[in-house]
Amino acid sequence: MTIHAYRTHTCAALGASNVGEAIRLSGWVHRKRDHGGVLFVDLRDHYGITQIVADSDSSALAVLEGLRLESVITIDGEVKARGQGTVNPNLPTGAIEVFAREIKVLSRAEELPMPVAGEQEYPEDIRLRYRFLDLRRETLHANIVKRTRIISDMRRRMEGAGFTEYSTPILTASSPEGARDFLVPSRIHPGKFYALPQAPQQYKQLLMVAGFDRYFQIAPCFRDEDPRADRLPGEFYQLDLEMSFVTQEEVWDTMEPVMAGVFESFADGKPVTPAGQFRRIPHAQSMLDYGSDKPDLRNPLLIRDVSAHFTSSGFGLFEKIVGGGGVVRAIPAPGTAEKSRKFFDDMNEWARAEGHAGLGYVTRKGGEFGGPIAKNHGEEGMIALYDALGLGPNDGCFFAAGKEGQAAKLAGHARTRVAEQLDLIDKDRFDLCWIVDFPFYEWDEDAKKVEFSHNPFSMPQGGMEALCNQDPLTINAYQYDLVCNGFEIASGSIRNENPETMVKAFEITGLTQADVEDRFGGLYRAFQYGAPPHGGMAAGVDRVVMLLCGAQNLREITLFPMNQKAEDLLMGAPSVAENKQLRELHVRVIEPPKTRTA
RNA sequence: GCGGGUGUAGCUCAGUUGGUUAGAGUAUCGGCCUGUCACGCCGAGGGUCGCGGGUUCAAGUCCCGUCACUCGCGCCA
Repeated sequence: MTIHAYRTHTCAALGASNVGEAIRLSGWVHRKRDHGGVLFVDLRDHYGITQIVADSDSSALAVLEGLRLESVITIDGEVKARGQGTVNPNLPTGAIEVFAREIKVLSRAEELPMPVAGEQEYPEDIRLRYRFLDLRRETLHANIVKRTRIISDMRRRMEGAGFTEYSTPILTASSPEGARDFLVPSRIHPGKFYALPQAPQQYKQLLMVAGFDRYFQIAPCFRDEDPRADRLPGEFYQLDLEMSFVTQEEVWDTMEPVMAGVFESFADGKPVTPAGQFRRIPHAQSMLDYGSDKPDLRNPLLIRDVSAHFTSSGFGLFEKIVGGGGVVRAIPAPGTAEKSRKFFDDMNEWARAEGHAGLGYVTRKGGEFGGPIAKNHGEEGMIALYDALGLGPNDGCFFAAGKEGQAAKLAGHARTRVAEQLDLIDKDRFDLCWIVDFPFYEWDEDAKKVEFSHNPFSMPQGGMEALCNQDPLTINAYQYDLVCNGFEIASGSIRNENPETMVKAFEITGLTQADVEDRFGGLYRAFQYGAPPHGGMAAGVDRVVMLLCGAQNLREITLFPMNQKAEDLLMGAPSVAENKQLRELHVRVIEPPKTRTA
């Protein structure tokens, strides 16, 4: 009989039914408990943990005593039932242990820079430098497995919905709109560069023109922008999809079961908005009610415009703001009668620290109003205001005032913060909604001109007629985002596949037909030869995984992330190129000027 | 590019109002221990208090600069 060189079972496989068998296990020394004459080892592999025991009858005892944690060993031994009182109910294999007859050390571990067992926090740079150790740890290891399963589930559901996965190029052309590109110098064409795709946007539209009808891809995307906790530096993945001959409603109806299904499968029983019940909130409504285009619907607070209450008010500041075309937005703070003055003042301090002029407030306790706004606005006015807001005798209220855009944004942030402070958000839920009817254009204050507010390839609502006859800043697009718990998890649109409309849309931002042909030549040309109406969206895979893993940070769900300065501390990227490589690429490095001469 | 937070032993942290030789847990090394499962007990080694400068009789502690990590703003069609 031949026996496998390394193992007959995994470290999660053995149970009471195996008692008496001679087996072989391989894995890492997770923990060691040395009692002198008897020694226990928790042997770990990808699948689980099995307790190994050795005593003075075993040749393995001396070897194990001298072995550091995280060394890799093979154990030959025999499965034994654990005695009464020594069963470990916390371990799936806790009914048995393996008595070691022989041990083979496959790989000795040096002293560890960070322990693997346990879930303490460690400095980010050490975790990244020793990522192979970090990835052995339970939570991160499980997150990565979950990530892969989620992506696999997405593929299965997309194929089930009639989509086919196609790969698109990684070396492509720089896209003049959008984020900063990663460039790759061409050896064959001196002075020319490829760019890594920020998204397969133009390729997927070309696939529609080529008649493939329903495309999807788990697509790597590259953008050279500074990171955030929910935005990795450099590269990330999108569930990218596109459909021909569809209206936006069909995109939503198609994707709701996919997205709701993925969430339900991995939400560990937490409620998820069911497919068919995603609210479709117009962008303007969202800005008014939530002060954000990615509202957290778990937050029960609603913002209200109360400008009309301050057109003539004893509170001069608000009267002046409203008189000058500004707005006042109210953020309810229910049940705050017993909150200290510090609670309200701290909110104001916070708003100032965020760069706003401040956040006004009214307190109310047993029907009695308090605070400077209430005092100046007068009790009669306050009662009218509270009636309009539906607030009670023990509810406070915050006020964000100023130019509409700024006031809405501040109100949105305040809404989130108030709800957090008052613990009003149900954390064990996934609330999904569409934000629809995004404005097509916006006013660029720096450049003093009209700019695309999101995707220039989107179809403006009203088409050519709207572009010709309507104030551009009032035109909406067939453009939508999918939002979950305050995170934008997908964005999409019906595309503009008509060349004349496309040129007109760009003209309004100051570009000519020649510019369009020059910058988007491939796509523009494709639209001359029979292009189907089409649309789609792209979901941020990393963000979805982060939400489903309950992680606060994308590094917790990514195998080999870069740090905040876009460096890979394990592989040492980016690195200096050799002169020979640079010569071949016709590239010369210019050292940045020294910033300081001390 | 800008702003906030953090930085003390390999790791997690404590260190009072500026005052003696900077401590604990864990890890490492040595010793003891036959039923643990975060095993336990005894002992030892281990420190450029991120780095540089300044104030002071005296700095881990106060000030300035700088670096690393991080969160946010700008940026992200």
